[in-house]
Amino acid sequence: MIKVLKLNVREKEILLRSYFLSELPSATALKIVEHVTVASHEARDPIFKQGEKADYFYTVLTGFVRVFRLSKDGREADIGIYGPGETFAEGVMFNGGTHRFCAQTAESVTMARYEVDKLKQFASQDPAIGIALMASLSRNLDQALECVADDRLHTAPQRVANFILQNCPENASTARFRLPFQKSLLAGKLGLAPEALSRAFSALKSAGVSVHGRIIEIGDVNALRNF
Amino acid sequence: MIKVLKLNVREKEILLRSYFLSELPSATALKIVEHVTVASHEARDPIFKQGEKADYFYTVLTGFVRVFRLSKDGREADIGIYGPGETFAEGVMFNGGTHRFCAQTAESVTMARYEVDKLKQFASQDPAIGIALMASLSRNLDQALECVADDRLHTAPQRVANFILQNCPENASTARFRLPFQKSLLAGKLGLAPEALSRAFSALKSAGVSVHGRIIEIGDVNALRNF
DNA sequence: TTCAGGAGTTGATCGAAATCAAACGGTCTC
DNA sequence: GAGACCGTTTGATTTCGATCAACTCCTGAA
Repeated sequence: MIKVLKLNVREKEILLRSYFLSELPSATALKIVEHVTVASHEARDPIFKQGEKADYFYTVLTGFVRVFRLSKDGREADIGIYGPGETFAEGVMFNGGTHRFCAQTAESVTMARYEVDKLKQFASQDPAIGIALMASLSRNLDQALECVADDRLHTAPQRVANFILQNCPENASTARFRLPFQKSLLAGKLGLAPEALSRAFSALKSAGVSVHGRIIEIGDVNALRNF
Repeated sequence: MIKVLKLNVREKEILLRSYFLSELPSATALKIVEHVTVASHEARDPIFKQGEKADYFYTVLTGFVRVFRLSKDGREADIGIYGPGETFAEGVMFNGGTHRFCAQTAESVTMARYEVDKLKQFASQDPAIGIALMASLSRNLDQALECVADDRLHTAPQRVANFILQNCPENASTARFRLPFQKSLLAGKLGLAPEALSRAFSALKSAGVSVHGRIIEIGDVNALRNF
């Protein structure tokens, strides 16, 4: 891991547009940014482990981070993949200062780190900061609940269809996009083994989905909605 | 549904001890309590439906509330069961004012209702209120993530064992407690069909768990931990 | 007491996805 | 260009839990 003290211009841009800071008046956001540190990680670096003391929470600037639970017998279950602009582990501000999950980078990643103690102080002085943090927490909570519901209601091909639809423009009848990360990572995010993801993609061929490497093409978006 | 305008003394007590309000200095908590309305519901009453406009969020005073996603084809997936002192649907303060899930009472229930607009106002004036709300959101987020991980890592008997262990005192070698709600509700909470819950309980007999109606007896808590 | 209805259990079958194993197709290196 | 390696795909098998159906048990009402 390489730590960088100062944000470059590009990183600052991304950070100010992130879900958390974009909720704040720019003066406030700029003040917080001054207290941020940047961390760069190689691919597959551990960021933190469950049980560790938690001094920071994070906003991803570039790359993707995988957050997962490690079970006693060494198996891993993903509970979230976070990309540019997304904040993770804000929960540690209130749960006793211990990480409940593990996090590692997928590809090489840069992140902004917020010091928990500092942000608690800021939040206790300016209500807007607490509200922005709540918006971020709320977003992550909704996603987690959505995930539980999706897991429990839908089969593998349906979950993959849902994921694809989230990446299609709202009112398009046909679409095409590139997966932002490896298929094996997507499999984990959807709670599937890589083999199951592969088979789910084949099953979606009949609904007009074709896959070439990371490129996904959807022939009929509406057909996919009713899959 | 019967609405009551004023909290009785007992209800006020429970409310002040709830996860949300207990985080606040009592003067602040009392101020908020003045703006709360109380709602009483019969068993199996709908509280709100997904897609509806969200004017309130809730803290349970007595009874249990089931929050679930309703799928297109009419199946339901529970995403949380909330009991006395627990707050649900705070997410609507930040997600555009629409309920993303359905809620209904399990047994007869009384709840305190917070008006979203009023609480936003309060939170924008007093940082402590935002922080207390964050603590509640954070708690619910942790539970949701825990649920995803549990679903993905553990079999039905293991999930039931985990649930039982959460209801055992930390340092006991033997324990006994009463389920606070119907087994069918527990099944939903754990993402199981009622039949699967029943079979899971039988499977746990070999680990020293015996079940008589709603009474659960655990012969060897440590054995259960390693199940 | 009897009957009805709901909750829970038990049994049999089926289906979805995990797992294990092998093959495939890229890319990078030497 | 040959080989090695990694991510992905395909095939065969197994396992877990859903589903459907029948039955038990308990409670409450007539």
